Formats: sequence, C-alpha cells, structure tokens
Amino acid sequence: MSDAQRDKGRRVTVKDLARDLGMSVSTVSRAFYPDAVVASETRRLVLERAAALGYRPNPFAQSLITKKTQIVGMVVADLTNPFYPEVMTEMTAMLQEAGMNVMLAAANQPEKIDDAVDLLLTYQPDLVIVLAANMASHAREKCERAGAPCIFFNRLSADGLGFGVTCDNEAGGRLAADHLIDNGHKHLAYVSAFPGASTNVERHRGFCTQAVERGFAPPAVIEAGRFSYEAGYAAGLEAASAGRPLDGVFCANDIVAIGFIAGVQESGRFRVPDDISVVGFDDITMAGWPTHLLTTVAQPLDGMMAATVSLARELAVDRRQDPHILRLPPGRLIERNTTRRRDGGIA
Amino acid sequence: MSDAQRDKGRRVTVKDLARDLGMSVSTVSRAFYPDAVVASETRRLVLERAAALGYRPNPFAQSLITKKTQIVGMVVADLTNPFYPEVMTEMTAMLQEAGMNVMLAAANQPEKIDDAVDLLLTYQPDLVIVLAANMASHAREKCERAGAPCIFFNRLSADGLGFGVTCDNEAGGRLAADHLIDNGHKHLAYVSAFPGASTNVERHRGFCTQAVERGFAPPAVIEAGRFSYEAGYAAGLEAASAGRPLDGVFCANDIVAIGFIAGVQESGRFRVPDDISVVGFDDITMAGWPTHLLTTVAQPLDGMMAATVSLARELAVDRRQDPHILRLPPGRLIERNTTRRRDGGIA
DNA sequence: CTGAAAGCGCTTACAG
DNA sequence: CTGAAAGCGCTTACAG
Repeated sequence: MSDAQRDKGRRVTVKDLARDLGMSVSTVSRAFYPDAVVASETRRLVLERAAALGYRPNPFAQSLITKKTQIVGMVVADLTNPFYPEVMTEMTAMLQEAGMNVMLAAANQPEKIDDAVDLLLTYQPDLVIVLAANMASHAREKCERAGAPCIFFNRLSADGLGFGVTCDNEAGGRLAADHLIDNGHKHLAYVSAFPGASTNVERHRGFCTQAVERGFAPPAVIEAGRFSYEAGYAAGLEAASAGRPLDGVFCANDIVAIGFIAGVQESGRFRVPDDISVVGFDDITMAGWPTHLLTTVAQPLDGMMAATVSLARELAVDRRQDPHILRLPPGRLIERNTTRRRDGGIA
Repeated sequence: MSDAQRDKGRRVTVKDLARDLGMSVSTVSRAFYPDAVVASETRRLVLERAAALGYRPNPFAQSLITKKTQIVGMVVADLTNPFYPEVMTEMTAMLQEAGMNVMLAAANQPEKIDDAVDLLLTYQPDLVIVLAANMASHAREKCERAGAPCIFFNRLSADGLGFGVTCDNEAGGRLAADHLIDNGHKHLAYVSAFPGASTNVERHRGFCTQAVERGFAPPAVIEAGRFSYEAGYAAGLEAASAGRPLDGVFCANDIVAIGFIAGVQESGRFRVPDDISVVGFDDITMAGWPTHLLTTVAQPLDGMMAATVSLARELAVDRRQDPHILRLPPGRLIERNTTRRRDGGIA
C-alpha cells in the first residue's frame, strides 16, 4: 500500500506522487502541462500513477502561482424572469465541462449586489458573467481592476462597455412587427419593460422602425416598467381599460407577455387572441406550455451560450482582449395561439 | 503614495501592509483573528490601515493553511421546478452575507452530475448543499471523504444519510386531506411525482393516512412520475379521460398541480374547481399569479433557508457534527381559486 | 505582546 | 531532460 493511500483523510499531493514514483516534484508537476518539456515516457508514468492514486492538483496552490483560478463569477439578481435560471444552470454545466467552475454572486436587494461582487472578487475569478443584473458601471470597473473582464449576457452593460453576448433584438422586434402587420393588425403597441435595459430599448426600436417603414404610425407604448409577470399583468389591465384601439401587441419579453395576457383577460373587456394578438420574446419553456401557447420571437439561446462559453475559455487563458459585443441573429418567430389573422391580412 | 498603491494592478498583500505599518507579517496577520493575541491598539492600527488600502486576505493562501475555504458547494440538477431557482439565489445571497461563497455544480444530464461534483470537490468546499438533484449515495460519500458534509435541502437523501432540512411533508399532506374533506369532497386522489423523492413519499403518506383516519378509503393514486408541468399535464389529461369519479386532488407539488389543471381543462370533460378541486404544495410565486390562483400548502421557506444557512455556518467551522435531519412544521394551507366547497362540506 | 521561521501545495526560472 | 531552490500569500507554532 502506498504512502498516499495509507493516509486516509488527506488528499494526494505532488509530493506524495513524486515520492511514490521516485521523481522530483518538479518533474511530476511538469507532466501535467502539455507545453512543459518532459520525456514522454516520464509523462506517461506520472499521469498513469496520478490517475491510479486519484491525484488532483490543488487549484488554490496552483492559482497562487499562475494567477489563474479557473473560476467564473456569475452575477445574478432580479430573477423574476424564468429565462435566467435556465441559462444559469445550463451555462454552468457547459462551463464545468470546459473545466471551469462557477461561483455565484447573488443579492436579494439590488443595492447589495456590490457587496456580493466584492466578496466574489476575493476569489479572483478569471472572468465574470453578468446575467440579468443591472450592474452599475463602477461594479464592472471594479471587476476589471481586479483583473476579471465582464461578459454581459443578453442584456448589455448600460455604458456599452465590457464584453457582450446578445441577439439582434432590433431584428427580433422587426419580426414581431412583420408578423402582426402581415396578419392584418392595424393598432399596434409595444409593452415596455425596464427602460434602462438594452434588450428593452432595442426590441422597441426594431418594432417601431419596421412599423413606420411599412407605413404605420409609430406604435403606442404601454409602460410596464419591469421584466415581470406582475408588471405585465398591471399593464394588461390598464391597456384593456384605456379604451384606446388596440389589436396587436408586442411585449418586451415572454414573462411580461404572459402577465399582460392575464391582465387583459381579467379585465373582461377584451380577449386574446380574439380581440388582441400578443407576441412575446425569448421563447422560455413556459411559453410553450398548453396553458399559454404564446406566440414569440425565440432567442438563439444555444448559440448565445456557446459563444459565451467559448469567449470565457479564451478570456481564462488571456484576459487582454479588446472588449467587443457579439450579436447573434434572432431565432424564428414561433407562431402559437396568442396571435391570429385579422381581416385584411396579407400573410 | 504607499508602495501598495503605486503598484496598480497588484493586490495588496500582508507583506505590503506590514511594510506600510512597520510591523511584521505575523502581527498583521494576527490582527485579523479575534482570538489571536495582539495588543488592541496594534489591532486597531492594522485594521484601519487595511481598510484604507483595501486589503483583503487571499482566501487561497488562507485555505492552504487552515484547510477551510469558506466555499459552499451547491448541487443542482433537474430544474423543472421553479421552486429551486428561487431558493438557489435567495440562499446564495444569505450565505454571501454570512461571508461564504457559493460554487455551483450543475449538469444538463443526470449522469454527468458526478463529474460536476468531482470538479467542485477540487475546490474543497467546506460543505455541500444539494438542491433538487437525485444525487446518488456514492456522490455523497465522495463529498464526505473529501471532507465536505452534505446538506440535503427539501428533498432528503435516498439513503436517509447526511444532513437534511425539510418540512414536515406528512403534516402538509394531512392539511391537504383535511381541507378537501372539510369541504365535502368524497373522491380523493393523489398525483404522485418522482417515486424516489422523500417529499413525494411523505406527502402521499400524510394525505393517505389522514383520509383513512377520517373514514375514507385510501385515495387513488395518479402517477405523474416527475416533478414537472409536463408530467402533471399528462396526468390531468389521463385522469379526466379515465372516467373514474374524482372531485378532490392533491398534487405532489405546485408545478405538477398547475400542469394537472391544464390537462384537466384541456380534456374538456371537467373543470377546475367546478368539478374537481386541486391542491398543490410549495406555494411558489407562480401559484399566486392571477393566471393560476392555486390553493396550496405553503413551505416554511424562510425558516428552511435560515436553518440551512445556520447549519452551514456551524459546519464551516466544525465539520465533525453528527448528521441529523431538521424538519420544520409546514406552512399554512393557502386557499385560492382551485378548490371550492362541495355539498355536505362541514367547514 | 511581537517577530523570525517553517510550511501549506503548487509552479517555474535556473543549473546541470 | 531532470532536480534543487525560490516563491506565491498566507498562518501558526516557537522563541524571546
């Protein structure tokens, strides 16, 4: 029985492995780095024995020297949108398959997100991925000062800085406008969520632009104010009571749309889709449930996650890369039961 | 300008701080440990200067010596239940407030959860919290061998080992039975989710026991098989078509109940609550939405999370504690719109 | 009460 | 190609 195995509670270290193999720790260590110069037979021996003993290098000791931690910080807040939990777990799984670990920074109150990020930075993540959070600019700067570039996923940084992975929300907004217009809708409106969110602004702009280009007046704007069911619901109730003519609505995202529809139905004055068609954005799982069957513009989610993970791998190796924004084409508009053709539709 | 400040990119270290203060690193280090013996004036000076320079001890260097990492591993999988994202982020926020950081282990396929846990263990978490995952026993053993006790949240470990924080699901099942029986329901059924889940088993048992004690036959069991909307939906469709008499249904949890109701409605043969009353379990946010207004047994979520965090703090200090299970009383039954009184009700 | 020294588990110049 | 040595940033006996 080897020394390493005898000592039960303790992890196997390079020293154990070196003694076991009758080599120096330097040689053993080098065997784990493909670029390091070691006799190939030596390397084979080391790796074989390491696997047998269950040796795993201690990442803390490693990072003390290499200044890399293989840790990805993930900042989340404001999880009223079911879009993000899906992304969070799926992307964590992908990052773990790439050998990186995810450390979470979460806050139950927006103003505490800064403390959470501070604590996270203590562990020197190689980079930080920001989901959903309205992270203040100084938080991003703090990350970068600590050597961790930030990738904003879906929603971009308010100041436009940092890395970003998103879809072409403007093109998505255009798809929604085309769908409603092609199906004969005349009275369009946009249900706006958080005004400070790039996603909200861009979807609105695309929807508007396309409507105008196709000869319509700029669509009315209904302010929901936040990306949540409750906000959508209130907006739906209010819009139904306002008495303004309305037959085609594009909502900032799915959860707002689902709330909006409930609000409209609740009003008892109009029905979806009989009187009003509603289009969402994201295609979250819930949108496909028989309960909702929401017509929506899909996000190119797999592509966005793949792009984020691949960018993360690059940044983990070399932080010095110019920040840029990756914008993927939106997914298709998925027609379900919350929109229908009106008289005069051309589609 | 101090040495530390001049050197922009680099973090302030104890050495910097010691030089700045004209003390030894030992003394500086001790100042951060309340139990260490240092002149109180010296400690004051150190802490003051540390705050000014933004010094934060490097947790990797610390953990190399102390063998504590202040890292909590959180294992998640199978996130079809919206209950868990809420818990995950809220509990992360609470743990961060207690100075601990959360590292995630996620897998998009159940069989990969083991690799994810292995990678996680590399970072030597002080303990592991298991959410939702059907973590195999050997994974728990692996954690414990690596020095990280496991806390199972909500759903207990299949082998009953490890720490656990859950609510008294059996009492919750009884509440559901009482509510339905008090309101005159005669034909009860339980919609069963994952048969291997302690929550499923216990809720079923409580519901059954209480019905029998009150003079009813053991309620029928409708197998949904999983804790998901889709599973509930299929069960609802099937139950509505089966033609068996049915007027009061208790579902394994909210998301199953929401799916079940949609399935029943879809069948067109019965309506909720006019023909069939449905009770869920959890009181997730969605249950309170006007779309659903689900009658449900609430989880004592705040209590469960507080208990978990406090147990985590204890275990982070001393791992040697006998594993035990904390079982909190269930929350109230919240009556909403998916149940109604039938003739003969006594309530 | 404080400081010099050893050491946690690694990596990486530097010799040989 | 390999090994001895230094060092990453800390903590903690051990002297004094």
